[in-house]
Amino acid sequence: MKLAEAKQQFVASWGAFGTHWGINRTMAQIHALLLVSPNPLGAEDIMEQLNISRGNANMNIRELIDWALVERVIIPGERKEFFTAEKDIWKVVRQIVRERKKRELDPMLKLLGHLSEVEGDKRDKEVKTFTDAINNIKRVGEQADRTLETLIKADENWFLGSLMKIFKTS
Amino acid sequence: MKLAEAKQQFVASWGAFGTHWGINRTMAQIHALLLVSPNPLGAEDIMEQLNISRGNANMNIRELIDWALVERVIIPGERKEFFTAEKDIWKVVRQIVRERKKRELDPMLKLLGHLSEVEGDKRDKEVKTFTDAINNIKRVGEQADRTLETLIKADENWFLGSLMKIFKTS
DNA sequence: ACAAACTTTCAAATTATTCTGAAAATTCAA
DNA sequence: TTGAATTTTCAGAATAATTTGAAAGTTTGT
Repeated sequence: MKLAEAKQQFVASWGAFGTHWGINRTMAQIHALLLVSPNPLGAEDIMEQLNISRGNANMNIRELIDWALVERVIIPGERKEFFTAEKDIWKVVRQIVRERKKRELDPMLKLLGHLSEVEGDKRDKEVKTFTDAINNIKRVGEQADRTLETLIKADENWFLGSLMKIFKTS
Repeated sequence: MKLAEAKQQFVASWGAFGTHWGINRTMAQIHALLLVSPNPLGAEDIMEQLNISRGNANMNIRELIDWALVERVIIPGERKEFFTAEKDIWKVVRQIVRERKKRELDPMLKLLGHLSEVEGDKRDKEVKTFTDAINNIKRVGEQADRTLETLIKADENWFLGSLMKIFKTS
């Protein structure tokens, strides 16, 4: 397979993959494109390679910067901005986990805390089922919270080395 | 907070939560509703409580059954079908992980295997950057694959007990 | 201060997804 | 076998998300 074709396919697949995870297709495609580009790209390059408008490119690049997956690069002597993606995939994963935890898991746990304080007789089956469900979800959520927190703080070697061994031997 | 209100809020939030994870709002709401319902519900109940059409209810219930998160229940003496959700949240998590791994991670790893065989001179910076990126993603993906596989097979006590200790002390 | 180069914004258009509701199909008791 | 109860299907409607492109805004060299 030729490089151009492989790149094409990777960008397309990464885009499709993203849509299953609540990430907009173009954003994922820009990220993919930057991941496999040795040099920083300008907005023009991105627009051209993905066939998207200036506004679309701008908006999604900013979103990627907001997620800290992409950063602006100033190239001396050039007027315009360039963009580059973090190439260390473990950093990328940790960054995504960190952001999604903050944006989604934390608020959810807060809500569950509220909901577990529903008033009512616990001998009422309706009430019991509700509080049981909420408390179970809360427990699992809190466990996920701790696990993800550890993952976020873990460095690559620790994760690839120790965790793997731990999982394998248990 | 009253039960009815709390239920309401839980169903709504679970629905919103789902949309961030590529799950359609109604499907997540039906799941939430069944999670907090002590008894199996009929299609009518679901339609009524969520204010949705028969077609919508039917489609999303079937999707939930397809994911093995909900199952049909036959109540003796009743003509129509009832539905109930798995209440053990760890089972639910494992089931979701199992399905998404099968539907998304496995195909992605297969594709990455293909793409890593791109032809070209490795001293070409373009080629090197591409294969490096693909191989890095592949490695991380394979690690995730192993970890998730272990999680799928793990029983609740093992996960809540050992893993937590392991993470805490490392 | 000027103006060319570049970036950002956002209303409107496009595209994708979800939902409805009525008709068709199926099931089942009698 | 019949027909009432129930489920399924799916074309079109409604809604939501994404994208465009041109105008407004900003930056920078002279």
